[in-house]
Amino acid sequence: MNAAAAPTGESLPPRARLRRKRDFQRVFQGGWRGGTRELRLVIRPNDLGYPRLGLAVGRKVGNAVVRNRMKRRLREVFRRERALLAAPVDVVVIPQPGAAALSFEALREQLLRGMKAWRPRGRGPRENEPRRPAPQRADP
RNA sequence: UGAGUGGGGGUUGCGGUCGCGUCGUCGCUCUUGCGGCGUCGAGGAAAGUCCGAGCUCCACAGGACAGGGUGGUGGGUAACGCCCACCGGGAGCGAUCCCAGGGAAAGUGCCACAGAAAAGAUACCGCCGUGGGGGCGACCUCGCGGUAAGGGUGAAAUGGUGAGGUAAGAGCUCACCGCGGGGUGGGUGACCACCCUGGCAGGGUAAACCCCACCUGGAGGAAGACCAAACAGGGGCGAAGAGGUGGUCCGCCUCGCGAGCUUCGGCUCAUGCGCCCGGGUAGGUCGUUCGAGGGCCUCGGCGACGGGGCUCCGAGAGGAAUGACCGCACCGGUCCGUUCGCGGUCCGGAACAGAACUCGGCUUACAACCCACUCAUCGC
Repeated sequence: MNAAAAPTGESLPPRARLRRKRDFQRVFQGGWRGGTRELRLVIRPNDLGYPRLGLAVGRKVGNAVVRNRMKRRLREVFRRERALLAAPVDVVVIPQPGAAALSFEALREQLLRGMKAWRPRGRGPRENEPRRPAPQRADP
């Protein structure tokens, strides 16, 4: 597995996203479930060396415009805060019907809270947490 | 000022930080990719998926029927169930709006409630004539006949109004209107105007069946075309050899040359190897964005639209790119102060809604603001 592809800084979510059905199924099978009332999370460690984000926004959240905005905002939060939660996990975010009313700040707060809640639980990702893939491309 | 109709409009402008996608280009890697710079990056409905086309695959001798669709006329268009103009009918003081607007003298069905009767008028009340009975009488009552003028019911009652006529009535007769037939003139046509003629046929309903005229293969972009790993498996052929070393040949080294039967000619079975053929899956490429395209000018046309010229390239994603934040203007609102000029504070910049092959329409949804016309009221 080429950990060399680990994204750095605040850039490129494209590869840091779950896109295929297989990936989603892998997370849903045996993933840790948690989150808040508006944002349900399913988390499962991966062996890529960097975290990935998956979005599952159902029709009950709102119409297409609302769903698109939800996905964009969640991606934005994930992109900005990835440095803080650099543990190599796949996380699927499932907004609930009430989530459309949340502001960007509220979304950010809830997503971070939900992901922090995962760590204390065993499965021992804690020890390799500080490794944070040394940015090979440290800006000159 | 208020109301109505129609149309325009579509999350303000400039700048910055981080981030995403397309295309171009340069550099690194030189295979996916990474980085720099530049460029472009949601809508008028992108929506509903209701019509019409392009395009793709499938089917297809010809004809007829069934099924489906359309329904005043003439134009426009690639085409349409769309658009324009006109005709006819209806609503309104008006601007203007509405019409599924062929056929009910081809047949069938249906017409609730009310009503005597909802379609072969079998007359409920009434009216008129006449016969019988009762009563002094006014009149009452029973029967026969005439009568669609009147009452009442209904969305609708067997043409309307008036006059003559009659026992009472009736297109029974007459005038006008309506209707049917014929003619003349105008119009490409729907149709219109006028004249002659017939006493007059006949309820409504065809988004009920139906009849008539015209149109009409099916499925769709997940259509469809191509490339194709690993793995499993199919068919065919081949030789006893295959691999390594090596520039090549020789040489050398390693592995293999199976099992059963046998009349020693071979036959059968199995495994492995090499080559070839064809099919499938993951995945990928194309389809996929330059088109019946947009803008401006000009000519023809009442108009829809068409001809000509110049000019522009304006999204191409793939669980699906437009986001987050900041500053300054501007606009709206709240509160505070005010020397009524304004200053400050906080909040907001919105409705409906997100391209998914592409066009032409229709329908539905929609905030602020703007324009045109009309009506009502008040003022001049």
